[in-house]
Amino acid sequence: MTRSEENYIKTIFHLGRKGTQEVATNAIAELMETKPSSVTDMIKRLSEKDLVNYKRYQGVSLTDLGNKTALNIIRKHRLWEVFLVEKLDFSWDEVHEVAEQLEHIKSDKLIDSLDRLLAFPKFDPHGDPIPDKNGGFKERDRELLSEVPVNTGGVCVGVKDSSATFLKFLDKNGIALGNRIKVIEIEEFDGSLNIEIDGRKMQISHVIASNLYIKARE
Amino acid sequence: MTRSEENYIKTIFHLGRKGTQEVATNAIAELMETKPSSVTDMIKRLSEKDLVNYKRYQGVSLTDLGNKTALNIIRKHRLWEVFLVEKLDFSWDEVHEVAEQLEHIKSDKLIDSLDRLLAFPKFDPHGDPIPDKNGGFKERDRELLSEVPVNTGGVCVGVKDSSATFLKFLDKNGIALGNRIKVIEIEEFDGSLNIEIDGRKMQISHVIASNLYIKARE
DNA sequence: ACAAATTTTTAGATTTGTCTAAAATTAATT
DNA sequence: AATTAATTTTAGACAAATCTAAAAATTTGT
Ligand SMILES: [Mn+2]
Ligand SMILES: [Mn+2]
Ligand SMILES: [Mn+2]
Ligand SMILES: [Mn+2]
Repeated sequence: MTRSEENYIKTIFHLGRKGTQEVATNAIAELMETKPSSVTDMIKRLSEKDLVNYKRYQGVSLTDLGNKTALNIIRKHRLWEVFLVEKLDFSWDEVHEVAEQLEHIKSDKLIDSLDRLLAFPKFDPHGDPIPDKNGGFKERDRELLSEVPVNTGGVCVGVKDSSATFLKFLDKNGIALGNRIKVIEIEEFDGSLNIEIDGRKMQISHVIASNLYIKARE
Repeated sequence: MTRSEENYIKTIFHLGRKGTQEVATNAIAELMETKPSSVTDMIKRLSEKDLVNYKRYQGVSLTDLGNKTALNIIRKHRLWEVFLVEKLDFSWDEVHEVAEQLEHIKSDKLIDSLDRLLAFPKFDPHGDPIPDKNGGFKERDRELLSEVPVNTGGVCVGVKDSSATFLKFLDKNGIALGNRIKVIEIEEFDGSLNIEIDGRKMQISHVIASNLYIKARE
């Protein structure tokens, strides 16, 4: 598989997670910052290799083989991200770009050894689950901070938006995975939240809250 | 720079080390397992980018920029090899192939951090020197075991041939970097050597001896 | 239901990197 | 010095991955 094919497969996987619908050509093009005509070309190649199901004008979805392939790339991406943070002292907003390159390195032994070096981590620095060798992974029980009622809360376990901009904002405001967050009050006017985070009180906008995952309450 | 351009630059560097001559098109083609016509095409592109000096039919040599580029790739290659051996328990015959991929990852921060993680190693697992950030490196004083007279010797510090075949042979026969080797006798007939290695006596062919470096005697 | 808007695909061109076959140049031998 | 041999370059083709512009199919709005 070429690097480009792998990137398409990964994108189709991520877009496919959302709904149960087929993935649209334009959606792929937009996410990959490429043109729809290029996407169509590539989809045909991937279809030829039995990585995707494709009927003209009807969108695309991953085959079992495509799914397995995607999970393998995502496994590599997330393991490298853990490596960069844990072993090379990268911050969580710096890892993605480099992991985009490292995810394409081909060596089973390499990735297995890396997994062992990192003590078989189950989640990446943004709280996303790391598939195991066979592509299996458990989506952690979690919900968006914006969805929980007043006076409840939990431990921050992930971010929905993992852009460098958002992650740096969180750093600046002392919000990190592992923090205990409790919702004190929700403003009627704009939906902003007064929260208590590791004892400290602060106010965050609705947009922020809707990009923070906390461990689900029982 | 593309991956292919980087591989050509690296090959030209290695071929250029040997003699003071310009590097021949055919030599590049042979080492890279490609066709001379492809080499000519690429040389033109590299020349356009001021990475090589090129006059038709007259061979090719690296410019200062090309040399700097080559040393940077080699630095990455060798640091990754150390990483694979030291941190991921690869054997020295397994690292090269993966390092060929890893050497093309683009991130200064990554390679600097890796260097620090490994405690700034000066030599790779095969005894080859690792250039520093500015491309500077000192070739270690060493000589081939086949060149030293009877009754002398030294510490094994490197291999000339670092093919998996040769390295596995050395493993099988308990020869490794750091071993003390002394030449006991040289057979007139075929040039094979009786040596003492870390106290143990054994016989090796001239070909083996001419691919083992030992620390130079004063 | 039909026209308009949107989405998707095709057609044709471009860049990178490769190849084969043929021509040009240089090197080696008589 | 002339012929032969080896090396190197050109010419033309091809696959991968991309683009623009135009055509086809689908979806939406009235
Ligand atoms: Mn990422
Ligand atoms: Mn990628
Ligand atoms: Mn190597
Ligand atoms: Mn390489």
